[in-house]
Amino acid sequence: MSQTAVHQCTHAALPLALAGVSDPCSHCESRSISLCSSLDEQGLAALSRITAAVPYAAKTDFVSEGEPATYLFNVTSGTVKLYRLLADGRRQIVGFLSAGDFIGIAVNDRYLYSAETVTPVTVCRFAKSKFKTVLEDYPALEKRLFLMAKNELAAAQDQILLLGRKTARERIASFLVMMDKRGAQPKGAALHAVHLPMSRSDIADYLGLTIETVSRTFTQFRNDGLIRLEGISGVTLLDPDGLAELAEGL
Amino acid sequence: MSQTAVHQCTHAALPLALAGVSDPCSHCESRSISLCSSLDEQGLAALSRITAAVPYAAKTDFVSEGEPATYLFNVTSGTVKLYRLLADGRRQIVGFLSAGDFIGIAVNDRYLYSAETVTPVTVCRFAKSKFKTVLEDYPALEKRLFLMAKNELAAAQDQILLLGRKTARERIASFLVMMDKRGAQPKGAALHAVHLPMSRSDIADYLGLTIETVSRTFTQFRNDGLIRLEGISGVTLLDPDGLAELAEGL
DNA sequence: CAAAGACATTGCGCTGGATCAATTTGCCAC
DNA sequence: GTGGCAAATTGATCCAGCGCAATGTCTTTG
Repeated sequence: MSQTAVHQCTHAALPLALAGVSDPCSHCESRSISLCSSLDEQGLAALSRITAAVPYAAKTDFVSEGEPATYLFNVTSGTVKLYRLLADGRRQIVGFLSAGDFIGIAVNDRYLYSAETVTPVTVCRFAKSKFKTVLEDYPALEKRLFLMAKNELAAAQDQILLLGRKTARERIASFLVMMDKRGAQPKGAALHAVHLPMSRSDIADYLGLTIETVSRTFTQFRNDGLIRLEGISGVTLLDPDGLAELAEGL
Repeated sequence: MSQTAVHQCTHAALPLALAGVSDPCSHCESRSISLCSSLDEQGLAALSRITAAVPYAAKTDFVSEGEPATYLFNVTSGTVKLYRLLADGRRQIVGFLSAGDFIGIAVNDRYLYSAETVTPVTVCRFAKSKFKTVLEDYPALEKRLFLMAKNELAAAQDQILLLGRKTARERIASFLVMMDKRGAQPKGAALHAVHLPMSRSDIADYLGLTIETVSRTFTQFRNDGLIRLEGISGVTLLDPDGLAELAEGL
């Protein structure tokens, strides 16, 4: 199953790889926010040489929990969800990734989670074996990976607090505030229009709730004047501060 | 408040520091399982020079979430709990630590969580500023820290799955299996006697449940013949495999 | 060894969120 | 447009785990 996924990657990669783009990295839009920001021109070129830019369609599984971590990925556009499953199919989404985020922190050389695209996505893919040789020459890269792992750990602990001790309202409020920060408008632009690329089911599986509770809580927030729902994937936070307080349990 | 805690550390450290133990590290019992295992004799000596072995009584708070991370700690004996609080006092324990575990992975140089001893504990304490200089000379140390962060991340994601999607029975089963593995007898010794140094309240706050549900589930497991309760902090797993299956949702 | 306090267990009623079941809405393909 | 499907919303009921209160057990201390 995951083999299939890997094969898909390979095929999908060919068109771009053969297109002969000499150095896709140097004009990469997510360069400044990804792990590449820790590299100088020379390092970037080294990484560029082992990189394949791969596009995936929406809803494509491309990493499977427990499989050998042969590839590492850097998301350059789109949204990805990471999830783990219980034997009977219960699903827990452990994170949503977007441009600049990294996939591939492994234990015992095996992926910790499965990954599936939410929207169409492009990733930079490295073979782990080759990546390791680049790592040796550029210790700043490893420092950067460590930093990313620490941030991921901090996010995981926020999530643990949320799942262990917050109510449904507090969870949804936390989620909206998080998504708002993520897509942050430059300054404190008073317009908190948030885009939610993922389905209600994904939100539910991320927050440890059911689809119905997510939906009901959204309408509750709407009736409370906290948000405005714009179509299916748009939300405007009418009272960001109130939501932030709710999120902290105040 | 946390300042007080830091001051307590300092005072508590004095007796040992002044005792003139020349090199406590070389005969340290947790040396082989802690981050020290990544150091040679010379590195160990360097670390030893900046180390203070500090004993804490049970129920001592010694790290506070959000405070500047001035010290790093290495647990050498006893059990520590790490936790985060919500504004109204709701508490979520994010992990239990024992000998060999490390405290101090920080983001923006601030602790991610508070730490309190469960039992009497001894830690090795380093000033972060000094630790950094040792880190520069011994890159293996940083690799080891990275490895520990990755393991912590894997544990955090197990916890996320547990809190988001497991029932009370499954959570308690997971907890018992985890504690059994942790205090693992050498071989597959059929005697699964597990010691639980923490209170029911700590277990509840770790598993996202209430004290009552923890207690009720223990008695349920006893009635189901899955465990035997020996006093207040002893449990024998009568059916470790059955519990492991329950933990996975089978 | 008795008294007191802290912690654990048990009983019982309640409720937040789950579950089951219709609608309703939005999105394409034609 | 319109027919058809997937996703979201809404309604009605249920129940796992919570909250409170009473009781029981262990530990500490004088």
